[in-house]
Parts: sequence; C-alpha cells; structure tokens
Amino acid sequence: MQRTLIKDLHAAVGREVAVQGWVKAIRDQKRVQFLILRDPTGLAQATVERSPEKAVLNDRIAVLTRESAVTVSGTVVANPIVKTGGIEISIRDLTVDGPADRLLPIDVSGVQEPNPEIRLNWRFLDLRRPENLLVFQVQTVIEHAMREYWLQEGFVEIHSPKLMGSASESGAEVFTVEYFDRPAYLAQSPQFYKQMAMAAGFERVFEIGPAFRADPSFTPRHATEFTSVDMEMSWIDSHEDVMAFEERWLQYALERLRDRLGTQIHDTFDVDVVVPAVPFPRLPMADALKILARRGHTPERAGDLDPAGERLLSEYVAQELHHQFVFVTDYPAAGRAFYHMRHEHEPALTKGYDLLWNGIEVTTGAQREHRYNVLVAQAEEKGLSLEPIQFYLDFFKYGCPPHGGFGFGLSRMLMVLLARPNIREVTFVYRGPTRLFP
RNA sequence: GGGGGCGUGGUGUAGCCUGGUUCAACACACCUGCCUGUCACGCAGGAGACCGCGGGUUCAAAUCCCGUCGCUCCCGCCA
Repeated sequence: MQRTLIKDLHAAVGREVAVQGWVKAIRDQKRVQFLILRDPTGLAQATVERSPEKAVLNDRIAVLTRESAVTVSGTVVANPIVKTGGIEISIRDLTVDGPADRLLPIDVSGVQEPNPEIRLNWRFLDLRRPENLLVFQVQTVIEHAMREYWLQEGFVEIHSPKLMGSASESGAEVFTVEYFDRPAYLAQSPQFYKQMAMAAGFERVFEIGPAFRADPSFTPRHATEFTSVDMEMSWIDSHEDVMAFEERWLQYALERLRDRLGTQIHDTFDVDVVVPAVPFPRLPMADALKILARRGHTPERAGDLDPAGERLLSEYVAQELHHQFVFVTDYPAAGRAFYHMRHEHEPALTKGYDLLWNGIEVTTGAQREHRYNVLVAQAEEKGLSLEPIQFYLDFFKYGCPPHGGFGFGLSRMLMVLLARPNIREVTFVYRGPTRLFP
C-alpha cells in the first residue's frame, strides 16, 4: 500500500492507509493501546483495542519502544476528542522496520533539553526533533530563493577547488593536508577563484560551498568548516553596487521565506520573518564609532568594531532607523584584506563593507582592486610574499574588469533569523576546534 | 591563545557557600504489576550514580585546596 503522509490523513477519513514514521509515545492501557506517531509532516495517534483476536498485534505493541521506525496500516477514523487533529488511525497491522533500544541517550520528545555536547554526540537523534528539521527546511527555501534571484540576474554558478597550493587569505589560519608528496591547503574562501571568473569574463558568478578556517575560535558563531555563500560581479562603479545588489537579494530571499514558512517559523521559534525595506541603512565606520562613543562605548582597536560594538550599533539602528540590517562602510585599510580597493581621495579607507544583522556580522564585501600594479603594491604593503600568490596576481595582467562581491555566512544567517543561541544547532553537522565527530 | 562558569544514575536537576543522621535526593526515561480512551495518561512497587579524573587538607570530602581533562560563555579572529 502506498504511504500516506500524516499531514494528509484528514483527507483520508474512512479509508485504509499506511503511515510510516517514528513512535513518539506509547500509552499501553488495559483496554486500549495508543501510539503517537511522528513523520516529517506531523503527529498522529494510532489506536488498537486489546482483544483476543488482536493478541499478536497487542503483544507486538506491548514490547514496542519509543523512537522505533514503524509502518502502521489501518483505517482513518474521525474522533473529535483526539488532540492530534481530531482523527486517529484504527490499527490493523504494525511492522517494526527499525527497532530502537529501550534506553535512549537523549530525550527526543522535547520535554528535556540535554546539554549541547550530548546533543551533538547524538546529533541524528537531536535532529529528529521537529524544530531541528524546520531549521533545514528554512535553509533549503533560502538557498533556493537566493539561486532564483541570481539566475534572474544572469549569474553563473561555479564550484571552486577546496584543495589549494597556497593559502587563499592573508591572515586567517589555514589547514594543511597531505597531498601526495607535498603539502596542500584547504580553501579558507573561494575569493581568488571567483575573481578568476571575473578575469575569465563570466561577469557575474556565485558559489555556495564549504570554507575552512583553522582558527581556534571558541564563540557561538564560529566553526572550522562552514558553508560560505559567495558572489562576485563585474563592471561595477563602486562597492555601493555590491551593497545595492545584496540588499535586494536578501529582501527577495526573506520574502520567499516568509511566504513559504513564515507561519511555521512563528509557531515554532516565536520569531517573525521580517522582509527588510531597501535600501538598508549605511554607516561609514567613522560615523559608526561616533555613535558608539555617544553611547559610551569605545572599541579597543582603533577603527574597527568589536562584538559589543556590533551589538550596540545594531541596537542603535533598530531604535533610530527601525531596521534589522546595517551596512558599515569605509573600513580603514589597516584592518582589511590587501585586495580591497582604496578610496581614490582617501587611500587610508577601503571600498569595503560589512553587513550586520541584529548585532552579528553576516557579510564582508568590497570592490576589489583590479589594477595589477596597485594590487601588487598593496600586497607588498601588507608584507605578503608575492610568489605563492602570483597565479592570482596574474588574473589582473590581461584585461580584468572592475568588480566586487561579498561572502555571506549561511549558518550565521539561520542563527540570527531563527534567534538560535549558537551556530552549532543550525549546522547539520558542526565542526569546531575540538569537534570532528560525528 | 587570555579570562570567567560548569562537570552528580540513560537524560535534566537539587545538595556544595555554612565539610559529618535528609549526603546521595527529585523529575523524565527504563523494568514489574494495576488501570474501560489515553493524549506530559494515572497509581503502586523496582533497578540504576563509588558525585569528570588524579592528588592534598581533615577523625571525616559530592561538599574545602591544588593539578588535569572536557564542555560552555566572554575577549582575540572572522562568515
């Protein structure tokens, strides 16, 4: 018999169905046995009376365990008393397809919240909780909407190599791996390769893929492996074009998300998906620091925001400008990558920006320096050795258009969007400095 | 890498400050029995932890001290 999803049971009253899912609860009473079944679409009650004719079935249910994977067949019956939708399945037969051990290592029912370490150890069980499934349904809708928007705008999807012969970023720590008889490095970002696509004349590209950072960062928003959402576009006038693209792109993705899953997100996480108005507020770094100073906060490092500063600035933007997002622009060159373009009349400042969303940095973007000589000079100024990145510098020697782009943290977005406390529970399988399993 | 917090049955917690007859408790899960429809089912009973690990102080340590490991948060780094 074809499987019926739990969400469709209400349309099958009076019919024989087969439901497949997990046993959430068993209430085995003297006269009647009740099962609460869970599949990805919802919960349903299944019932059978104890009787001599049903002895085999009754006995099977008597030894059934929670979280076993089962197939239940029976007739859908309307019964207004039943809390799971006013319908239940009168069980004709039950097959245990995958039995579960009696003692579960963590509570899947949601009554208790095991500590984070144990939840990650038993991630596949933790993920059975409906709210965790929703996180990844949200991720799916967002990624899909982002791709839709890019396709409408003529972008080409690329997949850049994750094994590299030299480090892709100046500062960030890099993982070294054995590559036959020599070392290789895991890509810290697709930066060099999306710029290569600009030199190749692709004009507009995007990539959603893994990035690796060997930073021993112990915060709720860092991972050693994460999914980076990247794009790069040619023939721009300035980083303003990149920001103008990003805000419309995010607006589109969030609008699609609100329409598709807004109600479910509200019911599950008690947060409303807000479709942001464009343009997003823009604040040059110098102004941002003045605002923070007025609010009594001065970051330790000159010319940059610390995490507390990012939170306070977002608070200011929410209160005064009524927006969840803010572009912080015109970062000092000292703190930015060598390939960020500088302002013509203010070479100490870059055409680089960060995007803050409710106090968390979700994007770094910039117009890139595409003039070979200027780029080399900036690399030398940062003390970089040119030889390992010569292949990259060569991109700019044979006719590369002006261009810019950004990198966007997918899990950070989910974390902020769904108001989750850390990146680990919105990452399918988290990787951190001390976490390589499961 | 620097600083703070935490580590008690399968899970979540109490006890720790003010060491010793509430020092191993409570809830969930599990086991046995009972229960005419439950829906966080209920009721009765039961099993399960040498209190992260090592050392020290003391007549006596889950409790105080030191070390160590793990987790977590803040800072640094960033997506």
